[in-house]
Amino acid sequence: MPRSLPLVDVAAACCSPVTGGVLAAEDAERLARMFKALGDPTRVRLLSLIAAQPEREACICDLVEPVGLSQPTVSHHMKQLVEVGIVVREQRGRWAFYRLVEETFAALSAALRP
Amino acid sequence: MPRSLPLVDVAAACCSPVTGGVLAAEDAERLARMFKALGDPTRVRLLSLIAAQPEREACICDLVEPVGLSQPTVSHHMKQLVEVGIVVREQRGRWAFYRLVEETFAALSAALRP
DNA sequence: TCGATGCATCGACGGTTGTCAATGCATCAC
DNA sequence: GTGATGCATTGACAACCGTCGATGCATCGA
Repeated sequence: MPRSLPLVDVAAACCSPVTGGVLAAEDAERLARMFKALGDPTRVRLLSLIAAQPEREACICDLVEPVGLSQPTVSHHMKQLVEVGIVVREQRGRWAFYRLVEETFAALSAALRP
Repeated sequence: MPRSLPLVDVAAACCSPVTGGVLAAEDAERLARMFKALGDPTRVRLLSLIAAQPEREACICDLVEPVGLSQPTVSHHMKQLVEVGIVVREQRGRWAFYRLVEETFAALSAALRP
């Protein structure tokens, strides 16, 4: 089974600052894909919920009730966050735990510095 | 005519950090709206084009050819960026000039700090 | 072994989005 | 005035997105 590697390797070539000159098409594409993942209120909320958890990680079961959506929908959102490297997924027994990727946040924060 | 005020007043109550605890629904909504505006490769590219301009401002006519899309489409994208306060529009004669709002970039950058 | 549990996937549906051509609206040059 | 220019708006259309119920797939406890 694939370890669900992020499609975007943030630690590597990510991300040229938006305000630092004309971005190549691929750079703009990569940045936009990550911002798009942050462009839904439910997903922003999910991230803040994970950050607020005792160990800064959460399983789906911790998230369904607070956001008030169905379990499949929450799974769907988490998958999108994993796919762009904002979050990592780790299976522990029956539970799937999600953790924020600090490097990604740092990279995106840097890309937006004026 | 409305001066096209940004729907989001960034300088004021914006933005609680995503990783700083559970966000209120409105805060998540506001952040998501701004990230969504950044969630399109064309718009990211437009911002970098403006930033690369001599005076760090650009009219539509400066942007249409570089992004390779129609003029109405570029206008459409710029409108979205204005609506969330990422960019301001200023009419000068026949031309509409767009400038990045540094405070917004700073606020979003801060909201993403790990 | 078997039921229960936690999660992902699938299929479907309405709403949103990105794009364009056509058109409208100011403003400028003459 | 009149034509040209720069931009916004409109209407249309395909593609995408968020959501749900139903279902499938592992894993755990008894």
